[in-house]
Amino acid sequence: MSLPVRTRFAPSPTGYLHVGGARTALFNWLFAKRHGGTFVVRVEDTDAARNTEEARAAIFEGLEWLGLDWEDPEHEGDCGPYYQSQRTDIYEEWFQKLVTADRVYEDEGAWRFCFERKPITMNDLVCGEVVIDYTDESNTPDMVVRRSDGSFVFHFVNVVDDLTMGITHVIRGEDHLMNTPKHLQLIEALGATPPKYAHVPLILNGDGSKMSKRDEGAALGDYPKQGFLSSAVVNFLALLGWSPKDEKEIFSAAELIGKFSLESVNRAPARFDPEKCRWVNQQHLLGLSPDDFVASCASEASPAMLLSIQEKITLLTEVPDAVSFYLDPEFPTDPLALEKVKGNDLAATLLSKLVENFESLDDWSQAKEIIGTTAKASDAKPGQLMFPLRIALSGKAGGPDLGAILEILGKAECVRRLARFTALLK
RNA sequence: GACCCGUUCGUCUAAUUGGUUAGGACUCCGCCCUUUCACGGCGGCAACAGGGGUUCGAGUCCCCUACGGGUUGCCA
Repeated sequence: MSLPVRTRFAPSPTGYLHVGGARTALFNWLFAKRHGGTFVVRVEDTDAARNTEEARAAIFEGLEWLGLDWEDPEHEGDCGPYYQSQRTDIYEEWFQKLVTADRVYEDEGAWRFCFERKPITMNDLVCGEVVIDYTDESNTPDMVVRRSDGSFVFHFVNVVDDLTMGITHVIRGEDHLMNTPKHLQLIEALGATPPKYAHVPLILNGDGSKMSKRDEGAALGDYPKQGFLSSAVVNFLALLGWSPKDEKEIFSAAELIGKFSLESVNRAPARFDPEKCRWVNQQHLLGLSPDDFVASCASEASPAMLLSIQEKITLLTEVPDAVSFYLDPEFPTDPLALEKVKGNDLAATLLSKLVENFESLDDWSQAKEIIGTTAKASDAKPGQLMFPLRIALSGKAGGPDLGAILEILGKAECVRRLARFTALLK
C-alpha cells in the first residue's frame, strides 16, 4: 500500500510571500487534504543574510491568512527541526553517506557530487515523462553540494529534508524542473526512494512578464489590505493553472479540496488578472451570511447599514466610503449628481411635495410607497423622483436600496436631509 | 549559445479514446427584471501562433518555424 501523503512548502525568507509561492503552498495543501495527508512547512533559511524575523513572519502570516494548516513543532509535528539552519547535524550525517559511497570529491575546498553519466528520466505528475541527458559532462558539470566554508547547498539539503521528513509528493514551481534530475541522482546515491514530483507553471503579470515584488498582486500581504477575503483569494489562486473542468467557478476551500487533482493542473504559465480576482471577491462577499459579512466589515456602522451595502461593493476597503453618508449628517454631495438635478424644476417640485407628504406620514414604513403616489399625483414617473431623492439622502448617484436608506435614516433625518438638499439646489 | 517546458477569445479556461455551429467565466456592449441602486437573467463582440505532414476526417497525433517561459552558481 502507499504511504500516507505528505506534501511540503519550502520557502526561503525573502521578506514577503509571493503570490506564486502562495499558490504552490495552496496546491500542496489541497493535495494533502484531498488525500487525508499532511502538509509540512519548512523554512529554507540557509542564506543567513536575508534570514530575518520579519522575513519569516511574512511567510507564516500569509499562510495563516489563507487558512492553511501545517505541521511544525506547534502543530504536532515530529519531523523537525523545520528550519534548515537548525538541521546541520542531519546534513552532516547524510553527507557521510555520500563520502562512504565515494560519490563526492574535493575541489578547491568544496565538495562536488559526481553525477552518473546517463540519461535521467523523470515522470512528472504534471509534465509527464521528461528525459534529461547527463551523458555530456560539459552541459551538466558535477555540482557542489558542500561549500568550502563547510555549509551545504540547496540541492543537497532540499533532498535530505524531503527524505527525512517523509515527503511523498513534491509539488513546486516549474523553475525547479531542471533541478529534479540532480535531486534524483542524489537520492539514488543515498540509496533512498524518491518522492513523486509535480511541477506547476509560474504565474506571470498581465503582460506576460515575470512577476516581481512590486507588481500588482505579487505580494500576498497586500490582499487583506486591499479588501480581499481570504476565501476569494484561495478560490482565485486555485483557478490559476488548475481547472475543476466544469462550469462552476466559485468554490469554498472545502469544495476545492474535494475536487483538486494534479492531473488537472495546466502546463502553460498563467497570467494574473486583477479584474477577475475582484469579481471572485465580490461573489464571495455576496455569499457571506449577514453575521459574517458584518464581522468582515470591521466597521463602526450598524449591521443594518452594512447589510444595505453587501451587494454594492467589490472590496472590503469600499465599506467606509459606502456607509459614510449614514454616519455623517453633513455628508458631501457629489457635484456631478447635484448638477443633474439642479436645472430640473420638476425634481424640485416633486421633492418639496414629498417633504410635505413625509411630514404628515404617521407610519414610516409606508415611506417608500409615498414616493410613488407623490410622483403620480404630479403626473410624473416614480423614477423621476427617486433619483433626486437618492442624491438628497445620500449625496451619491449610486448606493443602497432607497427603501433601506429611508428605514435606516428614519423620518426626522430624511426630512432634515431633504430640506438641506433643497437649500443646495438654489 | 546549449538543454527543458509551453502556445485555444484581450485574460482565466473546457473540449469523452482524432468527427463540436470550438463551450463557460472576467472585461466591454445591448436587452430584460427593478417605481431607485445593485444583484440576477438573456444576448452580442472575441480564439485553435504559422507551415508542412498522417488520416475519409486534426484544436486533439508527428515534424519544422516563430514566440513565451525556465535552467544552465561555492543563490534558493
